[in-house]
Amino acid sequence: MDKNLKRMATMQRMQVTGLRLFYTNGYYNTSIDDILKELSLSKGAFYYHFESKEDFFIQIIENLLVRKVYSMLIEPIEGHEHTLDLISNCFEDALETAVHNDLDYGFVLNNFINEFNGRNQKIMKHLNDILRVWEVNLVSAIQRGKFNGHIDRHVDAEGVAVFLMSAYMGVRTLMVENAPSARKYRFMSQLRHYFKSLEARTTPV
Amino acid sequence: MDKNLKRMATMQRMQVTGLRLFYTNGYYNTSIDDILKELSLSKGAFYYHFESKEDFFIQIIENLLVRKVYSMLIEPIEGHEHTLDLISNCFEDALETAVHNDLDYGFVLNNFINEFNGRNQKIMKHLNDILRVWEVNLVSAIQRGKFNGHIDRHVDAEGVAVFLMSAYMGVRTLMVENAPSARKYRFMSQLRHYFKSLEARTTPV
DNA sequence: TGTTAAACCGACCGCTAAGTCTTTTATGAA
DNA sequence: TTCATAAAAGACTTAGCGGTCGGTTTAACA
Repeated sequence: MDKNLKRMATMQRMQVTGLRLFYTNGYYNTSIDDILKELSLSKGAFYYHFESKEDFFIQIIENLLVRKVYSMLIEPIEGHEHTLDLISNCFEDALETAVHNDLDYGFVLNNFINEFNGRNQKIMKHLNDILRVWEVNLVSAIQRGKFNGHIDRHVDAEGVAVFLMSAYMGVRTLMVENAPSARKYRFMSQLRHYFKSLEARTTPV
Repeated sequence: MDKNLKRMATMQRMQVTGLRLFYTNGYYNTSIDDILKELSLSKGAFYYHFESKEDFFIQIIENLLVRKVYSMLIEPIEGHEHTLDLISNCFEDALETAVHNDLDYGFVLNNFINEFNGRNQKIMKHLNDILRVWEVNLVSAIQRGKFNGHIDRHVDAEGVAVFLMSAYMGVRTLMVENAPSARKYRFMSQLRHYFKSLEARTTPV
């Protein structure tokens, strides 16, 4: 195998396993050895490829987490159909995935923000960047909806974005452990109710 | 000083400092020695009063956390005035407190749930109990509002409660680090907008 | 004032974790 | 086949943690 390919493959394997364990047990509660044990690799292999545990995690964020959030929460609302439907379906899908995941520990980004907040400024910066991208995309989606005439033109796009992000992050935590399916259903009902109040009164053009 | 009083005083000091450090740095990132150092106490004193770190934390939950959540989020909505106004003011106050707290690390209950979820079933049970109390009180407040004629009788009280809890938990995380004041304002605007859509169409009796 | 038990001290133990360093193995180019 | 080097091994260092335990101080009370 090409050396560079082998290098990439090993690093990728480490990162994928690392993300899963960090998500499941928390960053500080997961040791490098835990990750290496699953892969039958050694300390030497790890520190050959990565500078430190922190560097390792930042690479995970850049390589895996960004894409994950993007594909689950941003890309699905980029279309040009009815914006509120797009967001509604996007949330519905994301929550449904969580419901069916026995190993669900909440919204990955939310969990890491909680863990690193006030403890590691460097990592927080990377996580906040992802949040900001999400926010920007939500805002422009809503503005698109206003432009298309689906959303009332008096609606505050930034406000709605903050409200949506809050609600989503919160419900993901709330769904962990206690009646995820019922809570998802109730949450989505109220979300749609809220969305109804944002719709333009007149028929869209 | 009475021995029993002294005992209580020491335990109280440990718990108060413990909660602050656990909240600030996380449970697993705070060592017993960190807490004892601040109080100029020794390991011996700690293990004389508490069985273990876990037992210590559970007592903190029971003695401090429950009351804290109760006084901030439950007691303020127990009145008999317009329910949605009560909740709105309650959230406003809680968020305003957070804005003015330089050492804000998010909603304390949310943070601990994230940290212990899937890692410590025993502690999670205690945390979930608090959530459930909050939920029950929100539901009954909303039902009271329906009964009083302020809230539309078609409104799903359980659904609104889940939605409110989600939104609050989420916005507290979102407010950490990034423009807390602006986000609070936007959040509250949308919350009031949402509340408007829950009001009874006819004038209340 | 002397007794007694509660309250507290702090050295110590066993363990785990991040990171280092020397050695070994695998691989591709010559 | 040889050789240089990438990749990986794994023993070791250092630090910090939860928890133990024998000893010391303190204060209420007879």
